[in-house]
Amino acid sequence: MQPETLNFFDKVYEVAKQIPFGRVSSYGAIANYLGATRSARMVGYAMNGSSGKDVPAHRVVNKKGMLTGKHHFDGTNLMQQLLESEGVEVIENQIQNFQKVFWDPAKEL
DNA sequence: TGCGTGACGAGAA
DNA sequence: CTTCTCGCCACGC
Repeated sequence: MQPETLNFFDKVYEVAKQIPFGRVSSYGAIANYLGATRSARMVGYAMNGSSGKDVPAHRVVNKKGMLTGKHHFDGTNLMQQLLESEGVEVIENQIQNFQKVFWDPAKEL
């Protein structure tokens, strides 16, 4: 009954929620900010539970800027649609100008 | 109860 | 240079 483990997840959600509009972040960047540089996988896993929360998981992609997690969304291109809707150019699951829209919590936050 | 998996990332061969 | 393995730890079966 002590969801301390959720603490990590909660932090991930908290950071993800702070991602500005039209910007994206990476799992590793968030993990690094949380001090879990090698637990980037856990960040992605946390996104699994982001369903039903205010966490814009569609703004979180891997370090390469690829929409690797789009398969976990409702539709097939929902994630890409959301990003493009925010002004983020996405082609073939690859974010264009990724470095430009990349938001690093360790630097910006 | 125990083992394998997985929205990643970085180092090693 | 390319390709692969390891680490991290919660969740599913």
